[in-house]
Amino acid sequence: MRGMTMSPEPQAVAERELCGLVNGLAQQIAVHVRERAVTLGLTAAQATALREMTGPMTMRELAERMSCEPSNATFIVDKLEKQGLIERRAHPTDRRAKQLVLTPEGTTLRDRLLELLVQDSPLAGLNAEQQRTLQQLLEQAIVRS
Amino acid sequence: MRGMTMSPEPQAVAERELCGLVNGLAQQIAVHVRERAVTLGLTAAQATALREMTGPMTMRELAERMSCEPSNATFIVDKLEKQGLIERRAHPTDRRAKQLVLTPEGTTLRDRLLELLVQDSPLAGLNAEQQRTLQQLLEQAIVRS
DNA sequence: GCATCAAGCTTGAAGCAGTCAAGCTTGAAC
DNA sequence: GTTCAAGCTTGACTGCTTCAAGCTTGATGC
Repeated sequence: MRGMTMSPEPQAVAERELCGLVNGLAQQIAVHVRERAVTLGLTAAQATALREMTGPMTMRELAERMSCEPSNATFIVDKLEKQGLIERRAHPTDRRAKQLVLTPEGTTLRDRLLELLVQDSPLAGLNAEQQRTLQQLLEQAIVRS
Repeated sequence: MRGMTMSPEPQAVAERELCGLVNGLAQQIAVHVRERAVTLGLTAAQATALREMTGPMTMRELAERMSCEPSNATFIVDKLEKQGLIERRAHPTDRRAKQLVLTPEGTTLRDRLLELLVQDSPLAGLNAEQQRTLQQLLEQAIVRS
């Protein structure tokens, strides 16, 4: 089909472009996150950690949510703890584990962060229905692998 | 409108989740790129640079394509040059600028890299039509900002 | 022509992110 | 109770990234 073309497979090219787009959007989001984080005195990684702190959890749990090594989580949480945003408590049932809890300041800052992240989001160019479509596609792509 | 709900605005929540999905997919792509790059003796950043080298260009141009500082591009290109994959030539018309050119080895490696990147892509879970839809949505989102 | 300013690139210093191996404490299993 | 695994931390190390400073060269204005 399509005759003797010497160009690379069109489907492969399309997929590569698509990867580029996903990366581009992800980068925009990353920049967006970093800019907002900086206004709160946070780095991007710290903001991510804060965002994932939906409630008390262990170091391991946080590391998994951030998809990084536990040692890396230690590094990030150290910073947050020094800023008085998070606290390492004894785990109620497992004395090996730490239970991470946001301080009142941490909770306040997290709320402000979440607010900021929504403002001028790179996804604001899509209407609600488009966002839903995008969500479905992304979920399908992610589930597979 | 919408009555006195005390939960955060549902639209904001949806957008946040969507951001998370985009990030998730981007992370998967990043892992994918890194794994493939390593098999060729490259780091992820080096692979990105190689991928963006669609033809001769200046340092500044490459930096923009990689959306990083020129000094960072210098750092990456140094590595690629040491591996004999890229060459800094005198720019034909501007003696301040360098013209980056892939060596034959660099061209070969770039081709292999692009091949590898397509194999088992995280986007393989979507069919052609879904990929096209996704592309359109991403383009719209990116153009805006 | 000459002075001034901007553009392109590089350098060095610094910080953050991330991984890995090693070690400690504690829980679980046999 | 011994052994092994889980949870976390530490230290060493690498790579990425940014910033300020500096150099060369092009462009602009006088």
